Amino acid sequence: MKSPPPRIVASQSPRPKIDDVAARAGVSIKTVSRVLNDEPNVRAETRARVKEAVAALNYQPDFSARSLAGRRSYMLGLLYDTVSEGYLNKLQRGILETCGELGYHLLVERCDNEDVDAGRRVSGIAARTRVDGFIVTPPLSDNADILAALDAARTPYVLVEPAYTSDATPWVDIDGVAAADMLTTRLIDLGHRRIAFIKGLESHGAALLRFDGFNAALSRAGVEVDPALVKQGDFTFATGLTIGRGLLALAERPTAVFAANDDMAAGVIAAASEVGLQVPTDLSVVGFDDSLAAEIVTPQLTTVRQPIEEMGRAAVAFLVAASRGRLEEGDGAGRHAFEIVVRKSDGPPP
Amino acid sequence: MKSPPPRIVASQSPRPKIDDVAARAGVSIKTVSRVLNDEPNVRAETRARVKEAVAALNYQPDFSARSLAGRRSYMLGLLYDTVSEGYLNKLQRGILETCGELGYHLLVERCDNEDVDAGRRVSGIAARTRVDGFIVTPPLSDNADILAALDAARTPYVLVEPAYTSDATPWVDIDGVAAADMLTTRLIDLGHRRIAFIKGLESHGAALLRFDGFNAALSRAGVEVDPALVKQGDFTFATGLTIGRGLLALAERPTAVFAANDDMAAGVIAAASEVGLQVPTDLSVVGFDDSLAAEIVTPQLTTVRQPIEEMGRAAVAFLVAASRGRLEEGDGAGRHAFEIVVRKSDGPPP
DNA sequence: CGAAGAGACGACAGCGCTGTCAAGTTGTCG
DNA sequence: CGACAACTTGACAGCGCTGTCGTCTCTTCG
Repeated sequence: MKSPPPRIVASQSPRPKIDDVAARAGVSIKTVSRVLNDEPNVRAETRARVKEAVAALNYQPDFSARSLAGRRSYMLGLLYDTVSEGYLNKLQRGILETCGELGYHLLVERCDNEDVDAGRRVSGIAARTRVDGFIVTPPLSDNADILAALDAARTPYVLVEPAYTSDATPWVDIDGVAAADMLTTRLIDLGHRRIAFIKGLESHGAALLRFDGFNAALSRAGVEVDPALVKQGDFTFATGLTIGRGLLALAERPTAVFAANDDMAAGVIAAASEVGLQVPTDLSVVGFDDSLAAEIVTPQLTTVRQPIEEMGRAAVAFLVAASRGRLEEGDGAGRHAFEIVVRKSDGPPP
Repeated sequence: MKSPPPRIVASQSPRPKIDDVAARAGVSIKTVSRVLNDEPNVRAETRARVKEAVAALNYQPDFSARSLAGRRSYMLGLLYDTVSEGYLNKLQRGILETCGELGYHLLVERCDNEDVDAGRRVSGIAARTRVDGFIVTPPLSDNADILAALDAARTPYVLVEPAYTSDATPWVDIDGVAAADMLTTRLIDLGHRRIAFIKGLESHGAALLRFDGFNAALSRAGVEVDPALVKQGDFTFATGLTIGRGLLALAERPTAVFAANDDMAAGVIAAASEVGLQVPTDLSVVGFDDSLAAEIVTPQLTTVRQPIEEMGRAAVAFLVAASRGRLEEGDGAGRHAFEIVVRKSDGPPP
């Protein structure tokens, strides 16, 4: 064991406050406040002097004082359920990046979608915490209790991939129906007719949309859906595996499987490998999300990529704009482009 | 497309403040404050009356006011680098769970370990934000600048898996050296002699410890390490794949590969499958972390499981105890038990 | 050149809590 | 039963900012 590197502890000078800056710049604290908040009506020369003082003292405004006195807390809340943890890394990364650029901080809160108290929890957080806005991920973005709590608290929020969008509610998403439709159509074009679908959680609206797209593509192509090939999963690798085994044990098994997310698709691939079926020669498998699992699995998964990071950034941009008075038309929230990522897990039916 | 479910918006009554509670309970606001903070010297009967009023009004203390006036903010900070995102989900889950139980909130902040300004960023966060403590994940937990900033800010913190531990600094970890040693020994016992090691990032102290354990086991067994079999990775699937290809193209290729984390191990498995080698028949592969990748990959990975969630909980418990005056001996922080998870990716050499 | 309007800036009052300290109340013990 | 200690409680002053509003200095234009 080596010894730890030396660590220098700077001697602590008391944290400067706005008064110190004001004194040094020879102005009132209110003027300092104006400069800090980019308010108008400060002479350029004065502004420069204040900025110099801020820099010299390395002054950092106190968030608690700010949010107590003012309306804004410079803090955003992220609400998520364990189910969307696959999402979480990317989304959080995007959010944090933009937060950093804009001087915001992120409060992360996990909510259980099944919890009857979820609404109350959220209103508690909103009330105590004074965040400037919430970013709500699926399936919470479809949870009526939570949305009601948010409305009641009059805190702005952005929904990530809600099942239903309306002009009244800002959101970010992709066209999940179109994406699933497109991927299904690809399978059909490859020649598949017996295509299974593994659904995500019922409560997860975005996953429902994927199923809608799947059905739309099939019916347009005049292919009938065999109910025996539609299964209910819960987004985990484990259910993908279990359901995959079931599907492959069928007398008339599917030639392709569309799973509502990549983890379940990976489970299907594992199931195939258990019974010695080759993917994609004997069975095509596609997923949704382009998560880490899609890359790691052998063969790599054909899937739908959502620009999750970008969506996170957009959500933050929107919320920040909203909290800074008026936002421009179409600023931030809205629909993003998806992409079908073709890899090695699908091909023509055997 | 279906129509959205109806949403009820409760009419908004102004948020109750401590004065309202005081008035209803017929006491001073200070007494309410005492009850809220579980301070002593309040008659049981008075306490009950206050609690009744709090419940009746659904009063929630304001965090900003609290942290401005008092010493505690009831907020913890989580510092992480993108590298540790594999970790992040589990750790964050554990942290959030305990935070919830204790009435704390979590501020998440991403730091780039390579950023020369990381120290300044952290002191900025500490200064502005008044968090009660920080949880620092690798590799930031080995970053001298950040630790210095934390010390200077006099904010308590807990390091997750630091390379060097000292009594002066609270930490949570597992015995990474012992874990790697044990897993390596398993490989040796299976009969392997040519064992490759894929290192993690240099800056990642915990990964260094894993390499130490690897070397310890080999030298104890009298097996010499072939330098050609030690490679530098960066924790990603991609490097695992690349390095795996290189290793397998060697004239005298290894019979086993130990990767410093699961993602890289998954890459090696993918490389093996490319050249038609069977794992574990032709090649054994083991990883570290028991991440999602370990389960998803075929064959499933033999790896080391860290109780990440539990470590997160312990970190929070420690920080909260620390901020509530004195903590008991050995409260929270410390060393946790690891576990070797034997799955299907290793076996005797060919 | 004077009146009106706009731009710059400061004084001051809180935001909603907690810490301090002093006052009032009850209990204890010789 | 009185003196003193221990427990309860409240008044009040901030914590470090921002919002409001008033004052004063420039412009601008008839």
